[in-house]
Amino acid sequence: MQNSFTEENYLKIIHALSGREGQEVSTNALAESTSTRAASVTDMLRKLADKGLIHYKKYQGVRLTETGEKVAINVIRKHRLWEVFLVEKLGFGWDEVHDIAEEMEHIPSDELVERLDAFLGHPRFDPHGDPIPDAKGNLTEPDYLILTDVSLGEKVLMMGVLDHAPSFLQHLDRSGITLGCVIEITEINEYDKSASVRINGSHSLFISLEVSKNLLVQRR
Amino acid sequence: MQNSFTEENYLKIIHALSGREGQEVSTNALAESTSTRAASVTDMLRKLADKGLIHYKKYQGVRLTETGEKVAINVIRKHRLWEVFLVEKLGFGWDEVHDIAEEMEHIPSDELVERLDAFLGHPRFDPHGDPIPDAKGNLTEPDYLILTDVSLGEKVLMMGVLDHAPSFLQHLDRSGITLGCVIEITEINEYDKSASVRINGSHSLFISLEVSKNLLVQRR
DNA sequence: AAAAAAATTTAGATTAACCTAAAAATATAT
DNA sequence: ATATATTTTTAGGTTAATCTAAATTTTTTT
Repeated sequence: MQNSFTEENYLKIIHALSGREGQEVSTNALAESTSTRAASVTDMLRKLADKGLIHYKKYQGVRLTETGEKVAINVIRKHRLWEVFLVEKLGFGWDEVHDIAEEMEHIPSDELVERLDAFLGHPRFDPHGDPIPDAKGNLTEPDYLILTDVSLGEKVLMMGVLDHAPSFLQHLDRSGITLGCVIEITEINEYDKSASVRINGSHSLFISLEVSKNLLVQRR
Repeated sequence: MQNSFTEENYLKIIHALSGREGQEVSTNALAESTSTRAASVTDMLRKLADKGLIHYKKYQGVRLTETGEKVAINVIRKHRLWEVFLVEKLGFGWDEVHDIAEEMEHIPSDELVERLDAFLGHPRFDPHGDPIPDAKGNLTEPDYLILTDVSLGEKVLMMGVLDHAPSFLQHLDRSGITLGCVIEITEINEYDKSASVRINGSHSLFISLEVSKNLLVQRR
């Protein structure tokens, strides 16, 4: 049987919240993420469990089953491919595409996804640096560093963001920080952990700890 | 307030059934087209009327209001633009795109539609020859002939189809009849109104009345 | 280990979109 | 013009996804 829009969203959110270890996700965490009440979440969990998409025992939190994981990853694949389409082909900014992709990710048709993937040249990452699962459902999270873990003087490549909020992405735009740029840490202030950085060896700027915490980078 | 997926479908279907004169559409016709029962249609009509999208008086059939017409035409615009995308960019056949576009037409975001339109080069017609409404909501149906109205010996251009069923479109594919091809009527059988035609001055074939009835053409 | 706090589930409603069966209105046919 | 048939609406239910309030279970604190 087919999964509804809502069911797919629950699976996607359970996937996101359970992390790479596949930890149990709590009812309250789901209520928060789905913007519903805990009682509504309980109802949905019973349904998803009946469909064999999650492991669920009362009061014990949930985990995805293999089937549930497949569905979740397929939704993520579609979301990220559509984001690439919106940015690469339609010229949207990376701060504008999340909500639209949130709708497009639920359009069925495997044929559509595979053709879209080919049309886009089988991209490996979405516009925020998140990895795109392949057609078989393999999703490998690259192990990036967070900029706060980088020491003074190091040069790193900007590979992704943890915060996807438009306001954060727009802030990066204004700072000239883009995916793939080189970030060199030229100074770290002990007091508030803010830093001075040099972008692509050209311009310098201050960034707050809040920003550093949300930048994923890689040593070269 | 926002219109639901279902509401948009009703408006689109009312638009289609009321024809260019904007005639009243009956409850039963809507039940047929929406694959629901008449009682369900009545419920929905009351709702659409409350929202100011249709003119509705009990037992009298319905017409779209100006607002309803705008919504309907916007849905049609999105449907047809996505069909162009699927065929032109993703390489789908014209017989494969209807159901997918049926889902995509309900994705909100005016920005998305305008960018898609530009990306596609502001196409005037969809892959079946149906006109695409412009951004302002102008939809002008070209007045094509039906092939049955064309006389022996005439040469016409194939401009569109009335039947959008995959089986019909696949039949045209197998016959080498494509949008824009030249059709010359070389023979008409009085008995069953079947005809012999020559396509693009090259190959000849027989076509039944059923086929002729569903081909939209234009004199050159 | 009992009490208090927090998290979760159950019970009972609500809304949108559908349904069936029956009633009412309109159209058609004799 | 009346009877019959058809169309449409009303009345009363159902299901998915939500809600609030109350009950229950688990966790934390003293």
